Amino acid sequence: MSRQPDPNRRNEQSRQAIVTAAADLCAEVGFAAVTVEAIAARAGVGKQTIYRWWPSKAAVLLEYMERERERAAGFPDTGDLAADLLTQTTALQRLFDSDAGAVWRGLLIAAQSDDVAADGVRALLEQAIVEAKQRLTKAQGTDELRSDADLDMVVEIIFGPLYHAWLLRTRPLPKAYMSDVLKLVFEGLKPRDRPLIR
Amino acid sequence: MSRQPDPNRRNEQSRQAIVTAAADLCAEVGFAAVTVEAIAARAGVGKQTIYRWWPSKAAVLLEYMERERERAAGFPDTGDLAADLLTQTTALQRLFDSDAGAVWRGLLIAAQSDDVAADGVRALLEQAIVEAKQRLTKAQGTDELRSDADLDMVVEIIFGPLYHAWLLRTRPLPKAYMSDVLKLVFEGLKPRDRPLIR
Amino acid sequence: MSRQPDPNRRNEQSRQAIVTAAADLCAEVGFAAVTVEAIAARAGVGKQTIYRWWPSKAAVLLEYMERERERAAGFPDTGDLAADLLTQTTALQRLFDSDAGAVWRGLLIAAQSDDVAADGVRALLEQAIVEAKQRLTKAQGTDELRSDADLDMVVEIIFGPLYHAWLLRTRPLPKAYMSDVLKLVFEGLKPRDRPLIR
Amino acid sequence: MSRQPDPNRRNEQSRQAIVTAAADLCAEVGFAAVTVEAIAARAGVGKQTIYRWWPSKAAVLLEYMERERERAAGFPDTGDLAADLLTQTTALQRLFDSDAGAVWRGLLIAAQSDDVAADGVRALLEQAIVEAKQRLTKAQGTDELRSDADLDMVVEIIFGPLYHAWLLRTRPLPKAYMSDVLKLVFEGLKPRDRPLIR
DNA sequence: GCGTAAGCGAGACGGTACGTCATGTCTTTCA
DNA sequence: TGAAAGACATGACGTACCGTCTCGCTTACGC
Repeated sequence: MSRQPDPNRRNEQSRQAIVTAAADLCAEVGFAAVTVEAIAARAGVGKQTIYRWWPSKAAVLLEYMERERERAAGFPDTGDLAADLLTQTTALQRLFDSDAGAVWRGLLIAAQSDDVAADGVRALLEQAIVEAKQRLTKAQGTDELRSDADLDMVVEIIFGPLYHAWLLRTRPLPKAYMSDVLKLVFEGLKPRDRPLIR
Repeated sequence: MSRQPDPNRRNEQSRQAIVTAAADLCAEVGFAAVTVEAIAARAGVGKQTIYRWWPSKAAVLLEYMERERERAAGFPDTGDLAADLLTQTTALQRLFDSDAGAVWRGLLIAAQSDDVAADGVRALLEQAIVEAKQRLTKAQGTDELRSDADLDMVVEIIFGPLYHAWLLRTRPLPKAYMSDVLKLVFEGLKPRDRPLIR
Repeated sequence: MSRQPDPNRRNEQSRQAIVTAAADLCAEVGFAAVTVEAIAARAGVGKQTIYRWWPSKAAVLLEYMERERERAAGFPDTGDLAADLLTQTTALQRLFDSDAGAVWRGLLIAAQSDDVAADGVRALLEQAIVEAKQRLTKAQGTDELRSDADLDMVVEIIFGPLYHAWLLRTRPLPKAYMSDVLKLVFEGLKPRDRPLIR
Repeated sequence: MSRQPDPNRRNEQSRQAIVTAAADLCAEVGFAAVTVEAIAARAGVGKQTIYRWWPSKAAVLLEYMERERERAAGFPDTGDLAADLLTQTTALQRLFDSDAGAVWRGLLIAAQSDDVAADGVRALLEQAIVEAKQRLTKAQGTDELRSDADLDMVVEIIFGPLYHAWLLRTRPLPKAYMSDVLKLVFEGLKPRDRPLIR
């Protein structure tokens, strides 16, 4: 007969303080060092207030990420697919280097063992992927993208390289990284048939 | 003046038992539930025997991964780049679905907060990337790959989609996944200029 | 600038419910398990209503004890000291076995660490002792009690054995316990000089 | 399948530190403020080390009391009952005023709600009562004590007044308190038949 | 071939964080 | 505006692992 609390009576100040404190901690000391105790202490809040509203620290960080996502516009659509993809992926690359990147990295970790985090992460990814696929569908209509390509796969080809380099930390990425990646995946890795005499 | 122990007198049985127990646990209950205590208990070993030879649970799992890697041959080279890439990436996709995949996932998590794990993971990745780049370099010589492409980026384009789908668990992958990905990234996402009349 | 509430507007029903609930809980689950939350829940009352009118759970139980005391007459005075003492101590022994006994035991515990409870308990004890001493003083006048005896000490000698057995729970007491105690302390523990031939 | 720890491997220093810290805390801040956390902190010990060996804070204090009891000799027997009783009760009165008194008071409180404490307290009391009754039995043989008196009751009459005054804190006791009490209970509260002309 | 020193299993140790509970205060809602 | 409801900050609870340590036991090397 466990009762869930009444959201109307919730203290909004505490809520903000908790989410902010969690994200700051994550950026400063890394996800592993974020503990409910530390969040509570930094937010000036009782531990119970965290446990009352969130099932885990990952859930708190999820709320932060969702908030960040709302601040960002959706997938851009200027009519030029190449430009739109560059805009979006460059924004993502910038996000990966920000505080939100640290939080997102932590959530991807948490999602490996915490079902709540996994669901939240899945939802965020899903949303991003759906938006991307909508833009790509339109691009197939305007003949900017191969119409025989599976869109999930296209998404993975476009975002995969960036995630690979960021998550696996194999090397630092140049600012223009995604510009080159996009050129390469759109043109293909095969040598051009005949470098046209021009 | 801390003394490191004498490797000659090391008990090889314990070593095997520990590494195996750690990997099994990882596959069965997930990386987060793998604790030094649990490894010691399952291996029938004292905790100190683990701490004596490994700095952390991640180091134990690293040893397992290195062992797995040794069992696998290096990057294949049949002279046919497309075939070799397919062989290698398909093997990787199969590995991701095996016990070693669970371990590798755990190590990628641990690498985010544990420097020892990060170094080990980096080394394993480095080795794989170097081997891949060597094969790709040769392919550039045989005109199977654009010679103007940055090889790190090519590696990320080839392996990125697989890691994206596996690590972020966005969807189950079909068996032939990498076959299609390779076709697409080699031909490019752009619509073919004129489907040549042939 | 803390405002104390207006007693005129007090809800008498809540008051009764709280005091009764507290005493019942004390008898049923013991003093340690009596919590303000439990009292409030059982009385169908908000916690604040308790904190508004009483400083602690002990204060609620004190009100119960004071009420019980009012229901009992004062120290009896029939002219026969022995009979009056027996009446009074037997009533006390009966009270110790009742719900009020559980409450009284709890208050004696609380008095060890709670100043409010200590003061209340002291007042109740004081009142009982003063009444007893008044009766004893009269008895000294009628030569029923040694006139050289310190009355505080006499009170302790009469009530001490009962409290000893009840509080320390060393053994169950027979119904006629106080009858024998009184006989013994009045006659003295020394063997009678010469059992008079009579 | 819970394992109880091996007493042979127990750290005697920690044990002493814990028992001493608990008793000191009890004397300084009172039983209610003694917490396992505070004991652990003051003893410089992990909480688990306390929980490993004792079921509750009361059990720690019990060990202290048992230790104190061992330091005290048993019931004295000089052949003079009055003198022996005075010796013993005076020692008890002194103990009530010492640190051990604070601990004993705490244990009597704990015994009201904690079965472990209750059993321990009962055992300590039992031992004291048995010793007292043995001495009293002998005294009945030497005609120093009424042979028709129930010895449990005699114990309660002798120790009851002291416990009454100490536990209920009704008044401060003079040094010679027990001397007067003993005189009174042995001679009886009744006025002497004929104040002998002498 | 025997003493000694190391590795071993076991597990107690001082700690940190966990998630739960009750406290006493404060705020919101309703009669 | 008093009372119900209940969210809040606080802090102790008892548990799980952490990484260090100290025990006896056994193993294997070197005199």
